Amino acid sequence: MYERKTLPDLNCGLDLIGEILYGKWKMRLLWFINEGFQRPSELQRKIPGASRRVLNVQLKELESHELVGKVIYPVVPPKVEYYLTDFGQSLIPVIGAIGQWGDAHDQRLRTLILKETPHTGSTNGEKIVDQDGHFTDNPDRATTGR
Amino acid sequence: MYERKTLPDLNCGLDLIGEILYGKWKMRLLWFINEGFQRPSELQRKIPGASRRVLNVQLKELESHELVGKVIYPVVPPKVEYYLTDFGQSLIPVIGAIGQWGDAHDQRLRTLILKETPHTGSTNGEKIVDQDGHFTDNPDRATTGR
DNA sequence: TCAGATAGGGATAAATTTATCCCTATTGAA
DNA sequence: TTCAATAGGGATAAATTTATCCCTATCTGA
Repeated sequence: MYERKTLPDLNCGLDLIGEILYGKWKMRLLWFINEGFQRPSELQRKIPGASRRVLNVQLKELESHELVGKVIYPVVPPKVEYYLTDFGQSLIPVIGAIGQWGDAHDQRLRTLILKETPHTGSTNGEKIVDQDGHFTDNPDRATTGR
Repeated sequence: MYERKTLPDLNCGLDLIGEILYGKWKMRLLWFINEGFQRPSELQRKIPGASRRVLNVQLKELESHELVGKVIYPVVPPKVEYYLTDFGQSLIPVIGAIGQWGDAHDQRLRTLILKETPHTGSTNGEKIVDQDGHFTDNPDRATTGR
């Protein structure tokens, strides 16, 4: 297992939550478990983009951070079920809000992300202002007040 | 600049928002800009844990994702001010919710994260259940109904 | 008897993100 | 005249996260 070499920053709430939620699939795992997909194999089917391995690893981290719990049925073939702890439950509304924002801006985000093509060297719409407060780079305003 | 070698997953809102908010300091940058710390040097002072370089890089990404805009004053010494676009503004409540959750669970999170010491090999409180539904690993219940 | 489902983890490579160091430029203050 | 402040970016190293591959075990069904 990987052992961290630097100490985490723990200044504010954002740092803290980052420590437990930073991980490509963690929010999705919590979300799906909450929706009732509790067995590892079900989760893997819901998240085909992730390898079996990573999901195991991230589930384990969620468990060690007490966001999820795990019930092991000693049967064969093996059966395991994850569930959200109360602590994990309390995160669902937050994850909901995040996902909602993403969904609400789906089209725009998709475009922005895919536009990640090699730059043409143009400025991204930065505004340059002279001493008089006139914008040099923004057509709408540059023609105003002249 | 780094060029990505794999295509991003863009399935759900969580993927989408991840693409623009994943980055150790991005939420903090947005938050502080919203609070009125708009110049790079001010932001650097607010986030001493981050190097000057990363902040520049992440600000640039936020800009290319249209969450922040930038005004360049052609003076010397240089002066630059970032501001939130409407798009960026709309993220503030979400970031607020995230930070709030982190703050609300400050003590517990801090403990959990710091407890990241080399494992003793013990299970993390997993429950093992036999065919009759009895818990083998949980003292509270193991003595119940016997 | 062999493939597939189930759950999990080790070893290692590849991808990605952050950190470090150094360089450019200009003005005002010590 | 030298230093600090201001903003930004290249090159490269280090840290961290994900992906790949392979192995263990057992029961069911073809």
